[in-house]
Amino acid sequence: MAVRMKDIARDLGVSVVTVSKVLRNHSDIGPETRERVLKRIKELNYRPNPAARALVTGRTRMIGLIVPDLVHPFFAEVAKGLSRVLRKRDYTLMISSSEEDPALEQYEIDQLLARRVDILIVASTQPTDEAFRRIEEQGTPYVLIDRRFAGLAAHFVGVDDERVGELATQHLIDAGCRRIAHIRGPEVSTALGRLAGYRRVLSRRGLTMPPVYVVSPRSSDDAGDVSGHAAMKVLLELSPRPDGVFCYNDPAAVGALTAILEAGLRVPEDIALIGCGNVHYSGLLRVPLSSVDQDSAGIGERAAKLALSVVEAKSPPVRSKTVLLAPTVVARESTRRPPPPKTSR
Amino acid sequence: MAVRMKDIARDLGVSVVTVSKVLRNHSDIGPETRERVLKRIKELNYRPNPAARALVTGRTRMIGLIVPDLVHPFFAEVAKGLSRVLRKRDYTLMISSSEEDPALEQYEIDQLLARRVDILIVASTQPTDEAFRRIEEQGTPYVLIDRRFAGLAAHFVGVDDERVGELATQHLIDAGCRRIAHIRGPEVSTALGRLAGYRRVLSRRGLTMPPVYVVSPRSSDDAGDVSGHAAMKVLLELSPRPDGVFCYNDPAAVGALTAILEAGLRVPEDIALIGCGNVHYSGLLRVPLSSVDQDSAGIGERAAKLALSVVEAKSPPVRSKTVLLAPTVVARESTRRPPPPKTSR
DNA sequence: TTGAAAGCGGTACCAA
DNA sequence: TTGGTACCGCTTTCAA
Repeated sequence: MAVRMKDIARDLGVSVVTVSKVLRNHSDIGPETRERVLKRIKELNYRPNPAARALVTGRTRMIGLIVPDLVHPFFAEVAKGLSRVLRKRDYTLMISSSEEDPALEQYEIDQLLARRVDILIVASTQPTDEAFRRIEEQGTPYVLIDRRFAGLAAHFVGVDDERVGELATQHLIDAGCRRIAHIRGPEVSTALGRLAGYRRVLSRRGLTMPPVYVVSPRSSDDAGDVSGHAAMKVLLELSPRPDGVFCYNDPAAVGALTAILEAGLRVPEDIALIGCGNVHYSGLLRVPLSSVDQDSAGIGERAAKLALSVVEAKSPPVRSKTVLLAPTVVARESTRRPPPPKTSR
Repeated sequence: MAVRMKDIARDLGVSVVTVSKVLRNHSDIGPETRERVLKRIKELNYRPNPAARALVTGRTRMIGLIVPDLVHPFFAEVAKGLSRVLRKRDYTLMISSSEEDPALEQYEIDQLLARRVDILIVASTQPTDEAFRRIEEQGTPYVLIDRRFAGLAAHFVGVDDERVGELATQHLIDAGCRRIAHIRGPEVSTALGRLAGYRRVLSRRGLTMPPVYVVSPRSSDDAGDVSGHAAMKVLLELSPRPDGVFCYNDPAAVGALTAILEAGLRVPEDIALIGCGNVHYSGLLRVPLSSVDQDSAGIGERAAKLALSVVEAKSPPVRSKTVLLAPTVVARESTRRPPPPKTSR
């Protein structure tokens, strides 16, 4: 049914080898032969069979991407940035979602490896780096994005999470907050980095917060909104109550926002709030949410470029490369507070 | 590097044919041979090379999906529903986004065809059905989702859009609205169906609205929020002003909401608002938005099943099949109005 | 029940 | 500059 090189070759009275060379513009083909071949290829709308090509070259020109949740705008943006770059270079992106489930992530990794992707790009939800050590043994290169593992020397593209924590905390201080709490995330690099940034700014400013001002999520099944809500309720019981809360991510901040409003308090007057991720809806909420932007599309683009450089390197494997993007604060209503009283008492 | 059938065969002193048959559990293999082969496959973690398989069978077990925008939660949910079904059947989904751009959609269609997907699933942004006629000539089957084309007999999975329009309009009437406007979408089946539903309910109820109560979007570049905002500003100038607005989709409703609040009016007291799509953030907005749910995950699942039935049919092509899912209203704050005064004047 | 041989549609290598 | 030949890893057909 489909047109093959053989057909083109027969029509033109040349060999398939010649057609093949034209297709990959090998230098050693006469200009007029090349023209004839190209003309016929266009006429028949010929497209080389990728399976045949992959079989002999050992490369599929497919790149696998695994994200925890495609519905989360952050990862959808990352995917978009990736596609944009890969499209130009004629690679195909195979997108999978792990639904925040490590077992499913492992399954999807195996699927993509079975499909023989040239490289894997993963925003992992794994608790350990074991899966990646296995991938290494197997020989397929990979790039981690967003989250990484301490002690695993792997290619990584993400944001500087400590800086995220610093920016958010500093922003709350600038907004006049003095009792700053943190709703932290699970035991993964992103959450740990943000927590470290939070602590660093406080100590640099000589501020001391009670340890209970850092609240851990109960479970990590949800994207963050449920645990954010629960964590905020804990904070609301404290005395003195915090007047500023830095949330691990935007969904958690949305949950926290709901809890505050339910308690009859106001944002930002009673409690200011800042999240992380600057997801698409941050500006549309009941109180538009300040957030630390992580340049999701940028992460995708940089990951794509790194992946391509690894795949197309002819020399032995490139040394592990780390790309850290700089986060920025996007200030909205939820931290728009009147300047603090000059000399209160 | 990778393990091949040949290796298994050599290790066990059988032929590759035998291994191949075991792999696809052909009946004509002795039980003990089968065991030995399976054991060795597991030991070596052997995975058949899909390229080699595709080359000889002519089928890739890959299914292409093209959506207008992955960041739009509606399509992300559709993709999720699709994956869930396909995963079980050992098909791989290749997801592409057209970024709402017909030219890019055409490009992605060509890419996926060049990759030899077994079938294509498309939520199209094309103005005409021309691209699909071309696909038909080329021989690859396809399924349309969400949007379809009048006069094109193709497989389709979507929601009953007239019913969507009816439900939304009826809901506004039930909320006590009497001057009901519609911010409509572009000239595609979804928007046209919803408009038709709006009109049908009004005429069935004997209500007549001024023609200016139906506002068209200026451009269709954006997801709907910008045009929704602009359209609402037009409606706000009218006299009498509408007291209920049915928006083509949720982003448009979000834009409309913003415009109303900016004008110093209240939702739902002054103007009630309902959207379509029930996207993930509908409940989190400044005024939680009522919306007509379209069961996005259900669309994905049904599309997957339909696609599989087409791909795995041995008999001649199945007749075009249409699956219409029933929409439902999700009522939130934006239409929570006090009952209308019994006998006003 | 098992396997030898012939491809599937390309690419790599080397000779003409 | 061009092309013959030998594969890539698997499935299909048919004979043993």
